Amino acid sequence: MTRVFAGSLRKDHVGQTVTLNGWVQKRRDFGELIFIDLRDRGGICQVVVDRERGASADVVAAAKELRGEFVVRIEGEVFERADAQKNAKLPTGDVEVVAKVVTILNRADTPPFAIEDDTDAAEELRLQYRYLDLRRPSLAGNLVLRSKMLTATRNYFDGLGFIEVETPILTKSTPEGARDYLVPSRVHKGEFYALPQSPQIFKQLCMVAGLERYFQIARCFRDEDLRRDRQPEFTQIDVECSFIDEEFIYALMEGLFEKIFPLAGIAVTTPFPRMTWQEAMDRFGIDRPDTRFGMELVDITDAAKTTSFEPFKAAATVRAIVVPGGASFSRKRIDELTEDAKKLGASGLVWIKFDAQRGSSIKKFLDDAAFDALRAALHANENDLALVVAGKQTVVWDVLANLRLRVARDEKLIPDDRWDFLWVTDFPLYEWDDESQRFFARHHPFTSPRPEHLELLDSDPGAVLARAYDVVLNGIELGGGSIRINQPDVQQRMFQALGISAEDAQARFGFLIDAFRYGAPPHGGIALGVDRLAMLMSRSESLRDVIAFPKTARAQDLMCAAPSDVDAKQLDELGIALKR
RNA sequence: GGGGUCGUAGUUCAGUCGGUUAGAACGCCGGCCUGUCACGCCGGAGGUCGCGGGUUCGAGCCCCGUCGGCCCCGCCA
Repeated sequence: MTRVFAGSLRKDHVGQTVTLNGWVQKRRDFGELIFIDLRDRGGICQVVVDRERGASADVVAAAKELRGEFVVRIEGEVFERADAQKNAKLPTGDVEVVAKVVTILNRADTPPFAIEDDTDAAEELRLQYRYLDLRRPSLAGNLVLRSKMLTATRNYFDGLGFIEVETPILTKSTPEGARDYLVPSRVHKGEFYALPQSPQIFKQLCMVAGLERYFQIARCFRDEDLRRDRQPEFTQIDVECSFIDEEFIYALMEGLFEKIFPLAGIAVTTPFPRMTWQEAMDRFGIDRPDTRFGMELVDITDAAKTTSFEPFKAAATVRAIVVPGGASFSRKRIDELTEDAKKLGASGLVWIKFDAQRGSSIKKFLDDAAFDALRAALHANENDLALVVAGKQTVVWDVLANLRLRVARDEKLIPDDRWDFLWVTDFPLYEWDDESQRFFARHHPFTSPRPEHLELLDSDPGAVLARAYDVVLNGIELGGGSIRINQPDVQQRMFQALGISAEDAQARFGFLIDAFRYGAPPHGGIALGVDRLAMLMSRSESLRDVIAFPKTARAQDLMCAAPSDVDAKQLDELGIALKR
């Protein structure tokens, strides 16, 4: 069965009799000559209904009835157009189908917005009528690319002897990490399943089970607020292997990216550069640096002490970014950046212009010597602008990383034809949380510390490095993973350091600790964000453009109006009473 | 939880200082038209100014609240 798609018609098809099925994009009516732009999944092709080229009165009458989005079958012959009639804007523009039969398969109301690639309809409306939005070739194309990517992924892992295993969607709440989506149990009133934040524990148990090489295209759920690159339910390429080390994972993933990115016409060069977490923070202030442009952070703590500006002298660290040619920034623009810096937690933003005026927000604290010292430390050129933040290291990193990105975007310093992959390695195992005055697992509590740091686990947890890694593309985290703990005693010490008591650990994942007592192989893995991959590969602005039925920033599905109220009877069966 | 921004015809928008009957383009409906592809021409219909309250002689416009879209911070092991 060969299906001819309208968008695929070319000169090669001239002379063929074809049947096209699709939707009416546009009708141009000249009386007894009518042009129909027919759209299907493959694109758009012009159909001619012409009394002078064999169309019966009935066929013309049928064509006259057509309106936008009517579903129609056209039977006819492919002709090459006369030169003057060719349309260079359409891939199918050299040909047209002269219709012999026009069958209206279904009628359609006028759609609420124009179904065309450069639609300017509000996203709210497009989400409400998602099935119409998906008719737009650009959006449909994103789904096609996503599908091809997943097929290539399955073939890749299958070829390497990986087994695709489905893990439960109804599972158990995890102690740390994101907020869980909960599902009430009817059989066990008052108890709840949780939707998986990731199949983490299950894939480790697959390793204990001896599957050795596991992968899954896994749906994950996290009840946190959304961003343009974050949806509450999302898909991961989830991988776990036994008897391997970090290098195996790096090579495995680089091989996968070499397979899938070319599907979007993007060349991938391997191996990817690597950077330790410490270097990423020092140079970029963030653990997922966008290395497509410069403006790296500069540590000027020492030079800053040559000024008479007290906050510089008192600060734990003073760092800056240098904006090339930024001395021309207006006062208003710098004020806006200062506002941003304050919103991000900085006590202030100091600016210094390296031009003839030597303007600065701390001019009166800068004698010539201090000015020169700062300029030397910053490696600033004439007409550059330095944006300086002083204070606690984590805040300084965070603020400057944000400003760097914002200025780069505004100044259009980011090349859009670069694909900078990067492995970030040597993450700290723990992260100190000021609010609760305790350590958290930066990755997750099953991540192995580096063996040589085992002894620090109890004495100096903050100094312990993890066998964890992230893969970053253009400043977006594509995924991350680690080599796991596979020894019960190490896992217990890990929980202890996190302030999880032995009883607590046993109650929450005793089954994992138990499993490790029966011969757990050394293992590790990684998980990649499918939606983010598809977003980057399709050069989309938002995750919503690569998810068939996405949710809004407030986690609603506007099309089916979820979430929604449920019947009192349903709640009653679950033993649930609502607080009002 | 916090900040920003937007909400007017089916759609995208304009709407001056608070003042007559809220406009434009596209779309839609009817008619004419044989080479259009942003078809053209003629005619027509179409409004809970997101919602609720307030100020005022008078509110699309001002104030308060609220709902919704988008972006950011917090959050996202």
